[in-house]
Amino acid sequence: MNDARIPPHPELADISLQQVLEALVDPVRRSILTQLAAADDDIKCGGFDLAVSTSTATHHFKVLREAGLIRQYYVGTSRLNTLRRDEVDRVFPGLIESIVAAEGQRGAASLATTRSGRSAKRTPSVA
Amino acid sequence: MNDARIPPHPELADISLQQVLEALVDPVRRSILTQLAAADDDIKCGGFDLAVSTSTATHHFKVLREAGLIRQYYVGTSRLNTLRRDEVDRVFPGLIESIVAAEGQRGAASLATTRSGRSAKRTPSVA
DNA sequence: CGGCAAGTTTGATGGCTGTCAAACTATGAT
DNA sequence: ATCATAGTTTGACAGCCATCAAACTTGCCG
Repeated sequence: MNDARIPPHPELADISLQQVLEALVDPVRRSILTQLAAADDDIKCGGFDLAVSTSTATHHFKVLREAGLIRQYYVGTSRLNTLRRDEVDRVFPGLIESIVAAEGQRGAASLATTRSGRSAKRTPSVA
Repeated sequence: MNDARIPPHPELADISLQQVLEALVDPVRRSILTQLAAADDDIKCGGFDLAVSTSTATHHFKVLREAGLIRQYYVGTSRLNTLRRDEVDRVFPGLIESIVAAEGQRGAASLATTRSGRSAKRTPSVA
């Protein structure tokens, strides 16, 4: 099976602001978003620069997908990720753009300054 | 003392995207934001339509204030609230606008659909 | 002065969620 | 087949945070 492994994606009508904001409040997920926004092509899960374990990364991708922010599909053993930019923009105009812009402006310096919240044990940082 | 009771507000330079998003991810706080955005005048704490106790409301106002989203000042025993719209917009252009717009569009129907997260015990709703 | 009104503080509680390691599945290559 | 690669699942754990009630502070008014 190749296609059967493709996880479910929400319809445009089922995307909620609450879920989108919950997804975007996490610095790691916002990092995924900005990396996708800055890239020309789709990025495989392992191709991101993230400071968390792969299992945690899987969790974050799932949250982003279920919020309707990214689309995932398989190519071999790799899972590729696309930003659903235009789609989300049709539901919440300007939202993604303003957040990506905000992250790029002041957020760049505070990527390590996370301050995230929740358990931050270990903080391997710099990977 | 009258002025001494005025709580501290962050400078523009100290406003972080992380803190702003953490503030805006809560439905109650987003409700405060939209009510302020829709109002012509400043609103006192007790003047909001919120489904939480006053002590919880105080907490939410504090979070919004510390994130730099609102400004508070005393008039008698009442604490008035102003949206720091233009200021925040100078730091994160379009962010508040897109969220307020998103809330007004689809969010209106999902105000009770919270799904928020965190403890939701009781859910008095409709107040 | 005495009481009321408006909020704040404090303390406790419960639930959600970010994190990891370890075990597992599936695809591709040797 | 066998191994390596890519990622997912499961289970456990810790920390944060939204929530409330009760006690307190401050200012207004009669």
